[in-house]
Amino acid sequence: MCIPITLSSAIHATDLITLVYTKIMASSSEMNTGELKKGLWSHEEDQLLISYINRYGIWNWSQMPRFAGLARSGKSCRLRWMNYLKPNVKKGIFSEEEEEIILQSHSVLGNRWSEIASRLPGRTDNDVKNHWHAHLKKRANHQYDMTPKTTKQNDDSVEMIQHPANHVNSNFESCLTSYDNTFLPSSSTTSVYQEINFGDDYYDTGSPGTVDELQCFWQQLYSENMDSGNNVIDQDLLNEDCF
DNA sequence: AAAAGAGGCAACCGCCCTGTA
DNA sequence: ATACAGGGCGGTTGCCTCTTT
Repeated sequence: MCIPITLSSAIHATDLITLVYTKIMASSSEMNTGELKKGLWSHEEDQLLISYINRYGIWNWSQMPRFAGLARSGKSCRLRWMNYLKPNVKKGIFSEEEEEIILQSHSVLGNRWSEIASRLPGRTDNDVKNHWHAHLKKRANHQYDMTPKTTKQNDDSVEMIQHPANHVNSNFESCLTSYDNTFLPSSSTTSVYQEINFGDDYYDTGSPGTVDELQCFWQQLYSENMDSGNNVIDQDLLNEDCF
């Protein structure tokens, strides 16, 4: 979302909040006309989404972007959150054990990536899918029968591959305490994580139903950034005439 | 040093499923 | 029973980076 804002050198915080809020609300009509941004997410967009979910939780993906000041589709926000921004999303190199789980699971489940990913703590279906196409597909040709079992398997056959997976999962769990810090996203969003204390529950904590609540959201977001010395709101966001 | 090709990854698209009115 | 909206999933695309020539 690009919202032209002209800054004077002596703008007050309260004026800035009001200005940002006004711009956001004014831009909502633009969002409603379908002019949604696509492509890579900026640091600012990430921060807006994280801050909003941290405050209000996930209540409605299709409505959230408008309240959060994002010119993105709900699906885009959901994808970004699920695959990248959500805490405990594991980035980095796949271990041998993880690759083994993927290979074994795929030999039974086929391309059911979400099901395969559920056996790998912290990994997303998108990650698993990408890793499969990039690294494991060729290996699987040699190692396993490549006839995909795309239809639903009976519980017994699924259970057979759950044993090795669960065994490895238990090993993962023993490492999770350090994993939380070790596998933070490698991009610029890492700093955002370090600044925000997420609660255990991100869901259904309520929507900002009133203008006052939404104004409060922006005010607190502004305050957090100023307190942490981030200054994202008044510099990165507002400079270059782009919010 | 520059161009071309390959690989990896983030994100979009469209379909499907589920819940609700 | 039906229509609709929201969310989930898998396939695919396109961009960026790295490697090779």
